[in-house]
Amino acid sequence: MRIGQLAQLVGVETQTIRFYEQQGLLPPPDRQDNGYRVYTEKHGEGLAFIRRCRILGLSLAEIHELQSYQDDPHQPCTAVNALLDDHISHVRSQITALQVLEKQLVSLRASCNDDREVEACGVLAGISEGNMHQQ
Amino acid sequence: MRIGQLAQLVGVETQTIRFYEQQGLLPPPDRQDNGYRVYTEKHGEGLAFIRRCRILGLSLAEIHELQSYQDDPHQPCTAVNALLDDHISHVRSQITALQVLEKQLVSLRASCNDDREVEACGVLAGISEGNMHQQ
DNA sequence: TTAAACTATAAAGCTACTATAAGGTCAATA
DNA sequence: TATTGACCTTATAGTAGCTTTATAGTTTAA
Repeated sequence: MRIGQLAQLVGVETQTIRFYEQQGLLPPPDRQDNGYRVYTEKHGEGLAFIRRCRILGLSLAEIHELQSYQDDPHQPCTAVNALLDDHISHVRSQITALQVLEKQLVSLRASCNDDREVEACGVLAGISEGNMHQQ
Repeated sequence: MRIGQLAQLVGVETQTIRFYEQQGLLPPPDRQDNGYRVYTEKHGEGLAFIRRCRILGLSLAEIHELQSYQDDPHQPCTAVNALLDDHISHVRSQITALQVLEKQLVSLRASCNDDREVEACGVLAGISEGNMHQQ
């Protein structure tokens, strides 16, 4: 299978595949005489794994770490679980931060309506004066 | 006031101040004979405004937009409010996406415990097989 | 006087791609 | 046969918002 077919199969762009190869996340495939990359089903699985990890919000470094565990299948999987736990708490703290932020933004927005001039805008005044309900 | 004092006052790094100047968010200050930047209180207010916007999650482009409104104080502030409304809905959709993600991650995590080998790890199996509870 | 602390510019690094440029290869068509 | 279009190659730059590094000049305190 050539790069375009693999890309279509997994739903990524061809450059993304080359990028993953360059980053060491996908093993370099064999080449045809003309230099074209030739992929196997294994590559397809590897690429799909990477994409699912990305959808879960894992960084390329974390994916690399997971791959290193896969290469040594008889160690205990505590590290895998720990990585996921860390990621979950990271996601949770992001959610919390965004919820705080949303409240600040909504209260800032409530301090103005559309019938004013910029000079008297409650939103701009709120930002300028730092009325941002810290924490 | 020199750049280091301004930086300490507002709580940013000196490079960040130079960066904002370069990006057109802070007006270029006067220079001493030796080339050192000299800042006024106005610069301090401008920088604080930028930082508060950044804390609210606004992009530099959005900040630039807000500044352009400030330069024309007698137009109606509908555009300011609209910018904030857009930002609020952006934040809300981020929250929703992260909440969906959190559920996926938690259910993935529940499919394993620490007493397995990598080979049998429920987390890795879940990612590899794509059991990711779409949507 | 010398060293620490400050300032300056320019350029590279970070993440995870995406886009662009310039070119080689291949199959089908006129 | 010539050429068009779709595909492939590499290399490089751009995105956001800084941070880091390199290199060098200036000021200040000991």
